[in-house]
Amino acid sequence: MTTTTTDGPRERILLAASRLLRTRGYGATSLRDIVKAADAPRGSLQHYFPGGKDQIVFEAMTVGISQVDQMIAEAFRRTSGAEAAVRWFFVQSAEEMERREFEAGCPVALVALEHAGSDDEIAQLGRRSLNGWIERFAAHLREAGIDPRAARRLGATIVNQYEGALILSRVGHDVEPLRNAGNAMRRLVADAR
Amino acid sequence: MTTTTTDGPRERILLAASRLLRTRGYGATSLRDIVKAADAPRGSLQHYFPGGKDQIVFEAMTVGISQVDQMIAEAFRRTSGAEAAVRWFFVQSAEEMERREFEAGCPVALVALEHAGSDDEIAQLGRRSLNGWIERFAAHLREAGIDPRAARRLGATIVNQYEGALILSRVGHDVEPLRNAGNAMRRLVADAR
DNA sequence: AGCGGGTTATGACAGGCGTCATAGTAGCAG
DNA sequence: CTGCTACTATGACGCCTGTCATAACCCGCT
Repeated sequence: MTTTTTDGPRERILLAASRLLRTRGYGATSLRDIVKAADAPRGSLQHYFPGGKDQIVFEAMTVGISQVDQMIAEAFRRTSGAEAAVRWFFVQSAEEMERREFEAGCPVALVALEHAGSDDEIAQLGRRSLNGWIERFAAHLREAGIDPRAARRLGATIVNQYEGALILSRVGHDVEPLRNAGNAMRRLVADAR
Repeated sequence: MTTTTTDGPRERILLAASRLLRTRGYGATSLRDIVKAADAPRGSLQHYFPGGKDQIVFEAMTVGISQVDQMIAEAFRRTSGAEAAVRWFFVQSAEEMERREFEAGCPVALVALEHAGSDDEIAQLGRRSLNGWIERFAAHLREAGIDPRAARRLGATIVNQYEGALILSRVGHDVEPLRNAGNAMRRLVADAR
């Protein structure tokens, strides 16, 4: 009866890895850093992740990706109207960015960029997740009565803006880019309807 | 009488470094990789760049930054009307992305992201350049008769979109995000006037 | 009590990193 | 030819990386 969804070293490792990968990227995050940040024994690495670093990175990215998935879903659940939902998404990101003292960031951007030249599972996961977010936004926008083709384009624009605003906010230590992005995208959605 | 603006090993090293840093980032780009890509002698490193890796990275970023600066200026020089200029900027980026077989990318994003936690000269250069691009767009938009506050916001939105679209295009090996971004930003500028 | 499997501890390995010390070469000035 | 300066060559340094082999531990089971 041990589902182990919360406590164990394995989960702590994945959480720490996700956090470090967001902020430092693949190359700059060492396994020794991860176990130190997770306060986990080094020996656990080869036990829980026999696939080595790539397995850890893959699973850690998966964790972060689903967090964004949930945030998109929550945005459209909590608010009424697509415009409000889109804006809520960016405002929420801004608040999380502040809460984590500008150490947040997209769970895939850095790692996916470093692997953009390859075709391994990590690169594919990055591609899939970005397209997944676009489609998620597009689906909600269609549901809000926006023309399907326009919804797809809007979703892509929103994800573009999200990724860019995360960069600018993090580099500039200022949430203004994220807030500004939220307002701009809200207006764009309003004009599309 | 040796201004040496074109040929020498120093210039080749900076060009190669700029290219590698765009695509692989700071941590994943080694000095040995750079001299190999530049077809330059390893001994030249400590001669031309006694400041070590950070000096090379700083100067290479500077090269890339001014390239973007020039592209912004060219966009508003070649076209008539702010909308056309903004769209031309993204189209041009898309074409360059294709030309370089998706190995292009923002000359600062990756490196600046890796240094976002620090406050060294590299991090500051990244911040300055991003804000510089925003201001450049904003200035041209003001000149086109757009309200100053709106121009600033628009400039920030455009740079956000640029950074995000570069990521999506590179990761997805597809210029569609850049082209879509150009259309979206063109429309945004049109509506602001 | 003793066994056994899920965990952890620890150290070694081969290789890459940035940096540096040192020696060597080329080519021009005197 | 001698010097001098600009440039290049090369190897070593200490450190860090991911991976692996090996041994030890803990704890419930029979």
